[in-house]
Amino acid sequence: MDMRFDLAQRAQEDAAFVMAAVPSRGCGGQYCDRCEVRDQAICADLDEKQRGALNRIGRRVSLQAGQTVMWEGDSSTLVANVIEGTLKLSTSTGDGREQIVGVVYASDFIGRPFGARTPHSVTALTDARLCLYPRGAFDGFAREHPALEHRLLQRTLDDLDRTRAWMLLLGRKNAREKVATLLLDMRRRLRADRDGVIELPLSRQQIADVLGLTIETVSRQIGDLKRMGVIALAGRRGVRVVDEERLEGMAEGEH
Amino acid sequence: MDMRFDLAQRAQEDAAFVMAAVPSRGCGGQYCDRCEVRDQAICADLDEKQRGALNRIGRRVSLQAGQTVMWEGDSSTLVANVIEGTLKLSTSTGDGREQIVGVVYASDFIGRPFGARTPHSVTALTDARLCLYPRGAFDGFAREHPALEHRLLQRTLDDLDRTRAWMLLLGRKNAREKVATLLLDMRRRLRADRDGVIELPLSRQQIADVLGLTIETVSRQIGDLKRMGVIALAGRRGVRVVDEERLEGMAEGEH
DNA sequence: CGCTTGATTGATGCCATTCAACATGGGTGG
DNA sequence: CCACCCATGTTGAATGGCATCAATCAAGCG
Repeated sequence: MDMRFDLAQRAQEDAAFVMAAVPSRGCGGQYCDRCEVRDQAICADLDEKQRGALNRIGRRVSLQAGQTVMWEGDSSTLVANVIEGTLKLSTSTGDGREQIVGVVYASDFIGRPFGARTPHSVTALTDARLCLYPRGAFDGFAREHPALEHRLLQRTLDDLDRTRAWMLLLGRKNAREKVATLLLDMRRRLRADRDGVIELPLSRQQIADVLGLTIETVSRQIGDLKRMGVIALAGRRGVRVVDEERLEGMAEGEH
Repeated sequence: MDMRFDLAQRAQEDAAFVMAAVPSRGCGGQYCDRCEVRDQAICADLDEKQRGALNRIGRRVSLQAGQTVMWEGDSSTLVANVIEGTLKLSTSTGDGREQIVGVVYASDFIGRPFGARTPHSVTALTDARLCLYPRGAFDGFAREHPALEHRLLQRTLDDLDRTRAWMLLLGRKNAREKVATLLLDMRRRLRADRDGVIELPLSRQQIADVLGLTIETVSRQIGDLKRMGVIALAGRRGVRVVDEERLEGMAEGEH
């Protein structure tokens, strides 16, 4: 309980920091032109003039790993594009059990437009940079720009598909299948280095929170996969998939 | 295995039936005016003329309980509004374990616009009526009518919120909490009769498929809740919530 | 070096599953 | 109307997978 309080305390300070770090004036206009994610983010289909207008209501902020940007249940006051970094979306039961309901990467959109409450917390897993918009201004802009709303719709539909696919994992897969599925998913989304090693953006506890398992079970499953020669480990976060085919079999239940 | 094949067989026939049942010409124009869900469905914000145009590309079809309209993984060729009835959205693992990823009611929207594949199957739980649109025509109409896209976006955002909340249940709640949560959810969405009894649209097996449990566990939990006097049963599908407060406590983990 | 944090490993117990038998009740045909 | 049937649901006993509790290990850091 004390620990929970400390976390909440620290997080409040984080949120205050985020607000304080907000510069008083937009991305500064020049940012969009050299934005790393401008062709993937929801603003991609806007023309130069429209992007300039959106620019004026947006602000860049930096986050440190561990900082929380939005809190489950709070009134929804901010939305943002992720410029760089990885963040988690999470919800908790009253007694503190946590479930990670999504992991977002660069060019993804976060926050809840067109709604009163933020349905889940958003926390940076790595250092991150956001292009932040106040809700009122963003909602208004979106309603006036169907191209933006359309991209937002596409993105939301994709998110929904992926989320529903994850429900199958949570409801019906066992620990072995869950871990194998996650590793394959990460392999698809993250770029491997020249040795074929991918750097997991998640700690063991966070993997457990994504999969609906405990940290010990995750650790055992990963250990088993290593012993079987299906994967190889490189430090705490590094993983190399040695036998992709077998790993795929395991993700589907062939043990 | 034989049974699974039979089901698949029957379902193919169902799909054929759905297509065959499609009349050659729209809802007939007059349908929208007296549509039961026109104020709740995504067409609500269209004016009369626009609704007429949408009408021309839509077709009413009736479904019998058990019929499947769309198949997981098939190319997405249809979308629809639910006029009446309850349907389930489901996915399965290769070896036949099923997870219900959503339950939809009258005025809800089904199908996958703006995407190649249908990510989950859609099956009628009760007899149902749909207002069915071919994908190409619907996508085109939506893109030309931001008001429609906006409502679709709102709906999709709501779906995503609800789906993510359900992930917490699947990943972190135990059987008691799962069943209690579902009963409360049903109580909220379904209208009770004058005795306070709600008719569940789901069989025990389907409840199990929603909650990621087995049918036996569901049966035991419901039995326990009855013995504790928290709920009362009326036939196989009827449930009356006797002690709502206690049931809410159980949904959150206070046993 | 001691301390902290994150990960692994081990021992034990519990809850949900599994396998099985049995009950119920809605529908049908004699 | 009743006997029968089959699908659906309930109950029981045994198993096992994952959680829990706890100790140990490894790595980073002041």
